[in-house]
Amino acid sequence: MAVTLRDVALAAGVSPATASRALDPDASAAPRTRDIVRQAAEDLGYAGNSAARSLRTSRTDTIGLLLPDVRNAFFTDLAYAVDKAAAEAGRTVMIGNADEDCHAQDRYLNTLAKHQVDGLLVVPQGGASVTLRKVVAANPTVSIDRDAGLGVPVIASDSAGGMGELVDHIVALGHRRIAIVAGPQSTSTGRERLRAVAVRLSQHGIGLGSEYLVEGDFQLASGIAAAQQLLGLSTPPEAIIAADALMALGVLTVMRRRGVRIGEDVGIAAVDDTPWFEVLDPAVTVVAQDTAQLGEKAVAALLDRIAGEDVDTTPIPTRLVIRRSLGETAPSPSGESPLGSPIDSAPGSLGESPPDAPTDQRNGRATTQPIRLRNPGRTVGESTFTTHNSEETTHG
Amino acid sequence: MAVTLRDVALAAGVSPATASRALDPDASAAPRTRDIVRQAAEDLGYAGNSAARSLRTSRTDTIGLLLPDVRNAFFTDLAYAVDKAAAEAGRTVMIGNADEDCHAQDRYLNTLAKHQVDGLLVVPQGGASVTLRKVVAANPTVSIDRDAGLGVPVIASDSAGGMGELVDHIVALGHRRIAIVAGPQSTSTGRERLRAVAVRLSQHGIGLGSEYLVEGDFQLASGIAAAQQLLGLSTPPEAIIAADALMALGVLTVMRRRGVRIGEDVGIAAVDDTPWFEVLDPAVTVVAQDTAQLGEKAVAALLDRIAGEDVDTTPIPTRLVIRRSLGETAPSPSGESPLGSPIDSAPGSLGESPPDAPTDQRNGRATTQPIRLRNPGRTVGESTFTTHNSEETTHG
DNA sequence: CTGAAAGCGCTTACAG
DNA sequence: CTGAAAGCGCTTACAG
Repeated sequence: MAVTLRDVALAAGVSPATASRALDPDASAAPRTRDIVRQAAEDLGYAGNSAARSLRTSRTDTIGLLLPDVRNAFFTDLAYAVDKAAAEAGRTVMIGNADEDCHAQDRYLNTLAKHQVDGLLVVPQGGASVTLRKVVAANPTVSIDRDAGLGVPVIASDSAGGMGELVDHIVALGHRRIAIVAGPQSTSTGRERLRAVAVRLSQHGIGLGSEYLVEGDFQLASGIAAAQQLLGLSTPPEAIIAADALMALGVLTVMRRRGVRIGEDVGIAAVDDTPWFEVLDPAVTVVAQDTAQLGEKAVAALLDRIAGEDVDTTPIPTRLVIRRSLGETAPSPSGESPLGSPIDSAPGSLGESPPDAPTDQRNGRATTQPIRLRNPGRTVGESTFTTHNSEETTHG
Repeated sequence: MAVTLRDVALAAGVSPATASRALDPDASAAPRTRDIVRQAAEDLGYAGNSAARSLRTSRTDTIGLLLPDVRNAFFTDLAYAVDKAAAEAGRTVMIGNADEDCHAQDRYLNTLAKHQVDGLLVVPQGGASVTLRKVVAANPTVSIDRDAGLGVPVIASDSAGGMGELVDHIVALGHRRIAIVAGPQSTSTGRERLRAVAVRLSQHGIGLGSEYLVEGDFQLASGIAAAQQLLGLSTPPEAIIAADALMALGVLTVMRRRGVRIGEDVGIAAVDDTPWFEVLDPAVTVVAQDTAQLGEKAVAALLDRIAGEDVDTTPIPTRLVIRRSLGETAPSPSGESPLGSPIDSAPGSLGESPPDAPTDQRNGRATTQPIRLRNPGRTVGESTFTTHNSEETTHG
């Protein structure tokens, strides 16, 4: 059916062994032979058979990426970054969706194992299941975002630092009754973010009452349920921190339906940024994770791991993007952030082109230059990665 | 290294052939033998080697899904649906991201070809490239959403119908100066949606001036550029239709920055729904596609195609979700849609549980019952699939 | 630089 | 019901 190496060899008048070498840039072959074989391969439309190849070499040049929820933009951004970094390293990524379900996770893990991926990138959910442990033991693995106690390197953001900054900011704004819609305590990020908030709060002499702590599951519905609970309290919080964007969306949904004025009646802040947060009125203050760097570092770490080298697991700094959802004062309705200079005048990757730079539409591929952000929010923190929004603008 | 069938056979005291049969539910083996072999496989942690298996059988039980942009929620929802349907059919999905780049698309197509996927699901971009044609010729393929003239079945929404309904609605609202941020005219959806709008407009005796037509590329930046252009016109449009959610987001971003009041100064509507549209104030009126059905049908079609059967390519109805971004009047700020009955009282899948149904958080998996939607917007059209929002709520 | 040969792990007619 | 054998397509020591 499909064209085999044998066919190519026959057409080129050489042995399959020579054809194989001629097609392998790292093998030795006479330049002349190389040309002939390549031509034959081209002519016949030879694609190769990766099953045969990997059966022989026990390598697949494929890495598996196990995600808890493909519909969560944070993971999608991560997948994007991983895919990009992997492609640059000549690896293909197989994305698996656990659908926030341990069963589905195990199922996918098994497929990946069968497929002999060279390595595994996992954002584990729940504890370390038996299947997870088994597969991890058999494959070079790096964990991203979450630490499930697998004994593998973990590439993650410095959640604690980010949450600390956020709490400082909220307290500085004068809020005292602060609630958190936490992530599932079965995840390290869920635990870590909650812990960091509680600790920093107590450093400010503020307690975290049990009625102000609701555990969600990082998905939309749990944010809705949590907001209903918090907003129904006889003394509702002044500010709500949501441990991810989806739960924040749930909270926002309830606020809107109940006519609660965001930033006035109750403030809200979230972990993870999305372009949507900037379009809301008021725009939502967030602790942004650097998904691009997370993805790059994870791939690099896995490659190191496969090569048997040490990996760098320094946490990646987050970035506090201050907008107006916590009642931050603003000089003008459509104006700039009152707290910092607009990005137009900031050093760095933006502000090169005029705000009205048109989109070049040939071939459906935009080559738009970066556009100045009039209301980007102020940035606090060490990192200098571009905002989600400017990134979208730049890469779009 | 890894456990092979041979190891299992040895441990079970049978031949590899028998071991293979014992592990295959469809092969014949003595019940006793079956048990022993299964036990041995279990004990040794036998996973199988899919490379060897597919080399032998020339099947991989894998299907490839080629997406133009993993960061576009529409495609992500589609991927989710495809993955789910494929899993139910015992297939694993390899997701490839073309990153809106024909080069990346070709690269991925080649990997998929090498990996001997059983079939291909593609959302093509640009024209039918040589590589695309080649790979499509060599593999059972079904196109989703877009028709690139590949001569393969296309599973898509009835865009034209949806756009027609939307235009009727906009015109009924009294708008006459109507602009469109169209998708790239290199895609069938881009062309189709534009054409449907123009045609229906002209049926209402309304022309589509060239200054009111901007071509985007389905990505965020092009929506920003388009809005800058449209809003800078001496006579700006009364209503803007964006051909997808990302471009709508771009338009909304510019509106917000310029202080343009949505639905009052200028109305906006989009194709594709996302939970974010409902949280915006005013919530955005959309033509929603049924990604769940799109995914299911596509997988079914591919399976049929692989089996050599005929496939059903009836377009899937879209659904007009009327909210308030076009200046639809509303009786109360947080209230129900004025145009129809609230979903609470509508027949169908919603309204079973009390609005405050709590989230069950054991194991990080929410089991929340559907929550009544107070502001779901009225639904027009034939289809009865659940809204994006209620879906999230239900599945969350 | 090139060819003949072995073998990766599996499945499946072919006998029995 | 079971085993011995062949072979899927490729790569790579081993000779030459």
